[in-house]
Amino acid sequence: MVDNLSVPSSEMVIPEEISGLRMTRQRREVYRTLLQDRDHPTANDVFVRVKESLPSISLATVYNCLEALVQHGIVRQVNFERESSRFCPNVAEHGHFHDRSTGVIHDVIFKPGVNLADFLELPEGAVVTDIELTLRGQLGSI
Amino acid sequence: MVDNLSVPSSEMVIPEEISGLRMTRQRREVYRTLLQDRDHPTANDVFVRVKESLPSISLATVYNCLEALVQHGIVRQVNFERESSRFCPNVAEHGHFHDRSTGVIHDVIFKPGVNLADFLELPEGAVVTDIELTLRGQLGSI
DNA sequence: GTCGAATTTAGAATAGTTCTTGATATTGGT
DNA sequence: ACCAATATCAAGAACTATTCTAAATTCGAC
Repeated sequence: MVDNLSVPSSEMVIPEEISGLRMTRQRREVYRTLLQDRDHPTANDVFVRVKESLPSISLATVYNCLEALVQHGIVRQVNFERESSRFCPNVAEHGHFHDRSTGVIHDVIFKPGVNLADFLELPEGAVVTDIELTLRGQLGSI
Repeated sequence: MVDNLSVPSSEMVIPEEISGLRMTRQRREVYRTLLQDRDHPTANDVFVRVKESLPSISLATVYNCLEALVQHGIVRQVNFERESSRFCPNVAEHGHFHDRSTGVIHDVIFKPGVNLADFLELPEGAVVTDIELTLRGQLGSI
């Protein structure tokens, strides 16, 4: 996985191809944008940011690129309630804590060695392939 | 909480008021419908079912009733990816297992004594008020 | 360089949900 | 019981995020 959190956009090197997906200019810029500010932007947020380097990109292309990245397991699509989808370049298993007072979304990782399914009464024979966990609340005093 | 899982709709007794929400005829039928078949119906599913007893009800009213029930903590609204919201009369803390091959959604409860937040690296000072957990996969052999 | 396939673009279309407005029902005060 | 005030309902328009369509552009293999 490409991960150079503190490298400025223009210097960030993204290979020609990731997980079998050819990196076109648009896909590269969309992905670069996600890597750069890990604040879980919406498709429209990404659109606005990518336009700075590719002014002629269209919103439909941003949606196309995000879909391609998601389907190749390069990016994760995260949904909160019925809001716009948000996108996240962290594809490791993790959940999200949504701070209701600021709107900020924090990644939440499992403590080492924890297997979530061990704490659940799953239906007989259930094979879990995908976990989605969202916590909501506030940071700091109530 | 009103819970008479095996009682036919017409005999199910729902009080005049629940958690401060006046039970109008429409709200009562919407809630009765949810209690009757716990298959996580969408607003439109509920609309179709309620029309059997209240043929003149409108979809907007079903949305209004569901919203009122949700806001009074009588019903839970559950969102899966970007699909239509689904509604569930089980307001106890629980997650969902979504069987990808059949589309069926199963409630998943935490094993006794489990406190989910204990297994997570939460941000400093996080106060969790709400947990949403969705698992996806298949039942039976792969 | 040429050809076919993949990608991008712009705008139209779609689906779920919310909003608006006027009608209807319910409640509380007298 | 009557009336005014309030809450709820119905129907359809409006809205928003997303997907689709069709034409133009770009890409990669030959």
